[in-house]
Amino acid sequence: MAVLRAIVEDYVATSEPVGSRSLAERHGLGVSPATVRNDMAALEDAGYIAQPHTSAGRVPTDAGYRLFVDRLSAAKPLSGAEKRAIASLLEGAVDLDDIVDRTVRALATLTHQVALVQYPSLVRSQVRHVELIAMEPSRMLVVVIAESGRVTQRVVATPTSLSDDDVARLRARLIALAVGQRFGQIADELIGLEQEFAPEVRDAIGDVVAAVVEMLAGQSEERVVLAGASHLAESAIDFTGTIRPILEAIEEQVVMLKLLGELAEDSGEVSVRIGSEHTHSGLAETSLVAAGYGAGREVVAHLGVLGPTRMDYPSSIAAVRAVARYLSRILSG
Amino acid sequence: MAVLRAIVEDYVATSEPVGSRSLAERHGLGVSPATVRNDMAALEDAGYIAQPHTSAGRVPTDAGYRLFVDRLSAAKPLSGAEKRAIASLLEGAVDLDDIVDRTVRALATLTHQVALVQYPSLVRSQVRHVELIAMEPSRMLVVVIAESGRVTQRVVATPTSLSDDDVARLRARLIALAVGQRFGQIADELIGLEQEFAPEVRDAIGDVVAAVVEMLAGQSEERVVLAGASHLAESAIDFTGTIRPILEAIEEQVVMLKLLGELAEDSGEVSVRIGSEHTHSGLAETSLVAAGYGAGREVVAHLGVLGPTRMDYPSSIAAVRAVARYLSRILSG
DNA sequence: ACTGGCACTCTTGGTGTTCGAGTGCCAGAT
DNA sequence: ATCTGGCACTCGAACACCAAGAGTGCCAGT
Repeated sequence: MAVLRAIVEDYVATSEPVGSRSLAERHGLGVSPATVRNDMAALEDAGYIAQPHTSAGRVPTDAGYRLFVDRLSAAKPLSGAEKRAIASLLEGAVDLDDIVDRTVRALATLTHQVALVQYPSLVRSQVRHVELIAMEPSRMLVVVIAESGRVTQRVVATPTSLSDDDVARLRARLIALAVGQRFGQIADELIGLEQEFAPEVRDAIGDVVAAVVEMLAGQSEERVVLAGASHLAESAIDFTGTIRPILEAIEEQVVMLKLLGELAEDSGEVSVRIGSEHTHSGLAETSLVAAGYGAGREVVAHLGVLGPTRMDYPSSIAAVRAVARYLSRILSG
Repeated sequence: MAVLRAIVEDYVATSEPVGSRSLAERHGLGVSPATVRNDMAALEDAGYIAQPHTSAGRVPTDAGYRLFVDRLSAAKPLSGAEKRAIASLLEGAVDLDDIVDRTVRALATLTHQVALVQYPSLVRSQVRHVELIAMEPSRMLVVVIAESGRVTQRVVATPTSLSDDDVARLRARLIALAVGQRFGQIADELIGLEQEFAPEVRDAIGDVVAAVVEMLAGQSEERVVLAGASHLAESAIDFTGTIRPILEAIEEQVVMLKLLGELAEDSGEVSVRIGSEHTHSGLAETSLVAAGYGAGREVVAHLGVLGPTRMDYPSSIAAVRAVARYLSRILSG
C-alpha cells in the first residue's frame, strides 16, 4: 500500500494528522485527493489508520505501523557520516564497561531516542578464570571472570575459617572444573565438590561453592544500561499523558530486562515491538526496535532503542542493526 | 520573618502565587491583609519575593528560599512510619552495590524526588586488600578492595611475562605498602617499587603498579547512582520549559559528581543549593538537598535529592539527614 | 504601627463567531 | 472499473470579547 506508507512517512515527519490533499501533493503519486480518500476509507475500515476526530486527517494505528514495518523491504542504509560517527564513538574503549557505555551513548545520539544495551548475559558465556582471595580467615572474596571480560565479585563470610591450604586446593579445583565451561552448566559440575574436603571445613567450602554457583546463575546480575532519557522530553508531544510512566518503566531494571528478553532470538536481525504489543502498560505509546548481539555467531544479549510509536522506523532499524553488528565485531575481535 | 515563611509554605503547598488575603486567613497570624501587604512590599524590595505579573500573588525568589532555609531552625523530624520505611527498605542488603541501590530507592520514594547517591569515594577510603591474579603470563588481573567493601578491578596487559615468583613478591609488597593506607596517599608509597625487581621485568612491574595507582586515583571510577527520575515528570509544572535539560544533566555522571563535589565538607550536616546557585545552567530551576555520609566519623561521599526549587525543604532535609545517618551507620557496622 | 476602604490592573474562563482543513458521497469522465 | 471534480457538511483552532475575581498600592483614619 503506497498510501499507507505515505501516511506513515508524512505523519512521522510532521507529527500532524495527514489529509488527502496534502498527501497527494507532497508525495508524487499522480492521483487526485478524491482517489486517496477512497483508499483511506478502505485503510480505515481495515484498522490501519484512524482519525482523531471527524474531519481531521488520518493517523496510523499500531496495526498500521506494524504493516508498514513488516512491508519495509530495504532498511535505509546508514550514511557514511553515520558509520563514521559510530566508529569514532566506539573507538578506544578500554574495557567491557567502557564498550557498553560508549555503545549506548552512540545509539542514543544517533537515533535521538532512549537507547538500551543489555550486558552480555552470563548464562551463555564461558568462564575464563575463577579466583579466591582470603581477605580474612573467614571472609573470602570470590572473583569470576567471563570470556567476554566481564568481572563479577562477591564477598562470602564462611562459618569456619579456612586454611591457606584449603583455599589453594579449592581454587585449583574450581579452576579445573569451571574454566572453559558455559556458565549455565557449571552448577552441575560443582555438585559435591565440598565432599573432597575434610568434614570440618565442608560447610565453609559449601558456602563458597554456593556463592560461585549463584554468581554464575547470573540472572540476578543481569543488567541493562541506558542513555538518552532526555530525548523523551522532546517527544513528549507524542504521548497523551505525561512521560512519567515511561520514565518509571525504563528506570526499572526488571522491566527492561523482560522487554529485551521477550525478543526473538534471531541473531543479527532486528525486531520491532509496537505500542499495544508491549505487555507493560506504561509502554503502550512507545515502540522498541531491538536486535541481538554477541561474540561470535551466538546472541549473547540485546540492545535497542525505545521511542514514541511515531518514530522513524527505517532509520532506527538501520542504526540498531549497524550498532549491533559493530558491537558484535568488537566483542569477537 | 513570619510572612516569608508563610509565603514559602503556602506556595509549596499550592504551587500558586499567594495573595495577602488568603495568607492572612490560612496562617493564624492575627493581622489584616493590609498589614501583610506592607510586609510583602518590603520583602519584594529586598528581593525575597516577586510577582509573576502585576496584581498577582507573590512567589518566593531563589533568595527567598535561601533565607527560608537558613532561618529554618528545627528540621521537621521524621515520623515513625517514615523511619520504619527507611529501615525496612534498607534491611537485608547483601553487598555494597545492594546497599547503595536500596538507599537511593528509599530516598526517592521517601521524598518523591530524584535521589542521588555517590559511591563511597576511594580517595578518602582505606585499602583493605590488594590482589594480583595472573590470568595468563602477561595478563594480570588487579583487584583492590576498599575498607568500605567496594571492589574495583582491572586487567593489565604487561609487555613481558612475569613469573609466579615475581607475582607473589609483588603481591606481598603491594599488600605491605598499601593496606591500611589512604587511597590518596598510596601513589607516594608505591614510587620506585619496580626498582626492587630484576631489570628485565621492571617495565611489566611498573605497568602493574601504575594500574594500581590509577585505580586508586579513583576519579575515573567515581560513580553516582540515581533513582526516581520519573518524579520529575510530576513536577513538570514547576519548570518553565521542558524537563529536558534536567534529564540531560542528571544523566551525565560528570555533572552529578561535580554537583555533589561542590558541597561543603561538613560531615553529617545537610547543605542546600538553590536554583541559580547552581553552576550548571540546566539546573537553574532545581534545588539540591545533600549531605555527606561515611563509615566512621569521616565523610566518604555524598547523597541527596534534586527537585524543583519549589520543594518541601524541611521534609527533604529531614529525609536526607536521616538516610545519610542510617547509611553511615550501616557502613560503620 | 495597624486597619479599612477604594480605585485600578491583570489573569482566567466562558461564549460566540469565523475560518479552513478535511471528509463523504455522488455523478460524470476515462 | 476506476478515477476525478464538485459540493455540502462537520468540527476543531483561533480570535475577539466580556465579566468575574483576585490581588495590588495607596491613603486617610484609628
